[in-house]
Amino acid sequence: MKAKYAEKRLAILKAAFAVVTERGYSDTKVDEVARRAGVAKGTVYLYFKDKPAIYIGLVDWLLEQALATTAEVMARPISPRRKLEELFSTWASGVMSSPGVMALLSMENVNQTNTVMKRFKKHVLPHIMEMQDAVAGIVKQGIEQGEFRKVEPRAAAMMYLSAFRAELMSAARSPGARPRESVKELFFCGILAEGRGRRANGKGK
Amino acid sequence: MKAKYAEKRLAILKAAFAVVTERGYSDTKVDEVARRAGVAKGTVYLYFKDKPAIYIGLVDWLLEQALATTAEVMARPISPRRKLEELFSTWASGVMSSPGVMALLSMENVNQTNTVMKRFKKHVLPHIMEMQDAVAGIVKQGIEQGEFRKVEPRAAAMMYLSAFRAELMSAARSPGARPRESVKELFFCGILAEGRGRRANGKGK
Amino acid sequence: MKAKYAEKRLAILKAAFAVVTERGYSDTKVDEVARRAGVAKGTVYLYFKDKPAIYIGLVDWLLEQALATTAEVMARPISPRRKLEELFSTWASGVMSSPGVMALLSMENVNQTNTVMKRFKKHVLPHIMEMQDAVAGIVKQGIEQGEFRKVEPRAAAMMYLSAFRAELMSAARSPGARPRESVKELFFCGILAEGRGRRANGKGK
Amino acid sequence: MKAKYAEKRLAILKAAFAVVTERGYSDTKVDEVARRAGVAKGTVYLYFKDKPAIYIGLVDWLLEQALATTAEVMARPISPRRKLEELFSTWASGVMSSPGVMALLSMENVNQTNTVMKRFKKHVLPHIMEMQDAVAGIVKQGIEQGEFRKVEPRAAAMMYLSAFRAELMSAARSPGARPRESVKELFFCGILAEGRGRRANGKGK
DNA sequence: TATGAATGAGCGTTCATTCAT
DNA sequence: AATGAATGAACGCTCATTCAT
Repeated sequence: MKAKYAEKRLAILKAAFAVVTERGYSDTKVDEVARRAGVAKGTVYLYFKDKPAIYIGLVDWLLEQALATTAEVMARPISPRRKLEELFSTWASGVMSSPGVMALLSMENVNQTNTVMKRFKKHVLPHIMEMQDAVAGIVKQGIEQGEFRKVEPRAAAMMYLSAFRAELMSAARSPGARPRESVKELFFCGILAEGRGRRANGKGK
Repeated sequence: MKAKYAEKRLAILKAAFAVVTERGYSDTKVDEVARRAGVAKGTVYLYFKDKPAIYIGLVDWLLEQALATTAEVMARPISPRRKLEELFSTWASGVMSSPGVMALLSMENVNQTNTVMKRFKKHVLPHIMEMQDAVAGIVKQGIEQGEFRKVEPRAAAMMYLSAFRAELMSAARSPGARPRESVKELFFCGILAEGRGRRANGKGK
Repeated sequence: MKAKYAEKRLAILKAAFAVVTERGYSDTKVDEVARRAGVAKGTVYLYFKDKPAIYIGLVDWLLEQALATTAEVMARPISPRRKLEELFSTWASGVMSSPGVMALLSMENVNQTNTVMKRFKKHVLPHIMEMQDAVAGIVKQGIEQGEFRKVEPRAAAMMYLSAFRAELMSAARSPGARPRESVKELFFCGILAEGRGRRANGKGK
Repeated sequence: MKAKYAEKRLAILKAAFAVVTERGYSDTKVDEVARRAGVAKGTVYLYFKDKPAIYIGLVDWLLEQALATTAEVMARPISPRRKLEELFSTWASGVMSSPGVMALLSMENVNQTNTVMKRFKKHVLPHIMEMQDAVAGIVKQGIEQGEFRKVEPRAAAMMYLSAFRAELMSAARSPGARPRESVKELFFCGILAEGRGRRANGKGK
């Protein structure tokens, strides 16, 4: 049955997730992934053609989940702002919150000009873009509805993602601390005091 | 002459910088660093005790420059906001702008539970914190002077650094594009439209 | 089959034996051991965790054989003197006779303060002591039975081992010569002429 | 002045002696020898063409001293037996008693078929032979004078050297213990009890 | 399909030796 | 003569990948 295949593949992916977030990509040994997945080393190669393929599979899997979450939140009948807020907390409480996931999703976790890297870029970047597009879509919606200022949606999306990242990192730094709202709030309101030159950059009307 | 030592060390550091930003830490071969620095492999080990030491030396060097820049900007007789703006563009036009520097400074570039990682953490994190502190200091100043809202300085600093990072990454994505102001502006003003719930999170008065 | 494991391990051990007796420990390259054993370099590391472990395995193996021989001879219903004689010739015709074995068993073959050396000492010395104890046991028996003088058993054992060593070395020096009995005989009778001060050192009655 | 040359050469030799007996030949770094001798690394190469040459020089130096001692003792107007006894204790109280010297003089300390080893053999063996010859000479004298039995002088010499070696090793094993006479005595008298088959091997008349 | 023993290219590091000063 | 910075060949060990079972 096909289900068996998907099941074992998932087991390997989960094991890989654990090891990669613990040790980072290059310190991850296929050996250990296999052991933790409860399969033999050779078996891993029946499901993934090589080590980079495991990484790509991992990122795909993670982004799939994140995108599903995103789609679900986007469909809710709430204001764009609430959507972004929901997204933020949903992500933060899901898989994405494991220490090391952000690193995993950062292109920087792996190498750069490498031949291997090219494959990463080809597979992963489009997915990252998809997420950015989703967020940008919400922003655009917010602008149209007058809830947001007329900002560049893609830049705002990137800022949003970065803010999320910053949040996670600070959480990782001081574990146990309850999720602070301040970062999210900063994203919405900026740091300038009322009347103190908002619009000053000439971007606003 | 003693200058000779520092000179050669710098040459190695520069070579290492090039290779690491190109390929990432683990794909950096000491061999190649040596070749690019125009010295023999063994020579590298006269200046750095091992490979991690090269990386640490690299980060130290980079952060030293960034901190120097920061100190210089902080001393200028301009408003906190202008300081942050200046910092943003000064960094962006300096060493920090090489594609890969942010990655290099990200803890994620290297591994995690590793013994080696411990050394990284011990040497690099304090320096990162120093930069964050510097930014947080400016934010605090801005708050005291009434230019900024009463936000948590450290969170704002992290947000600022993340915004910078986002900016660089988007710049890396679409090279050639002139530095966009949008991200910076978003940092200052947030995305909410006037009167639309700024303070909504209850953080404000 | 489990036998396969032991078989291959033995093949590596035999190859290591050949190389180490030929070149000495530090000039033994794991590469060459592997080649001679007919396996790949990496395979050696499946059977021995590192190079010192190969050496220790080698000594263990050799001493095991020697101790087995010793036990067998000790069990024979012959006089202590005959036991020592038998031991001498049995060893001399067995594995122990390869040029270089004595060297291999000499602590001196390897280094001294080294961390590695500590492992050697921990593993090998006890075994050497075991052999010395076995010989000392025979000597004690001989003393009790009145066949030997009242000498210190451990000193005699050390002397015996040294004599054996001397024999092997002289044999190595002039290969092809049939085993000379003279060294063995010297061990039993000493060099003093009859009546010429045997006991003179005051040790005898 | 030429004296300066010999002086510095000696300093290097002494440093080498210390390091080699401490760490063994292969763990001896030319660097450390130079440092301990108080000269620069390059200087060592002005006095010795390469590392093996240092070792050979070391052995030459040591054997020279031992041979001088030997000659001196041989010239004394005492019985052959006394000569051997004196030699034993003179050596034991001189340079030869450093832990590790015996190892140093053992061919086994270094490698075997190696090209380097050939040089060792060529230089050192003759010297070892010289010492053996000296001892054999004393033995022969003893036989002629009726003090010793009619044994093979070279075999006896080898036995003598081995006994000395055994003594030193046991001394090294249990440091602090006063030199035991037992080994020496065993050499002279053997272990057989009176009337119990001395001559039994048919070597005697 | 699954296994895990075997492989061997590849890398970090050491250290004897050289040579410009 | 003396120095010590520079060299680079050499080696121990790792680990992604393969393949006979």
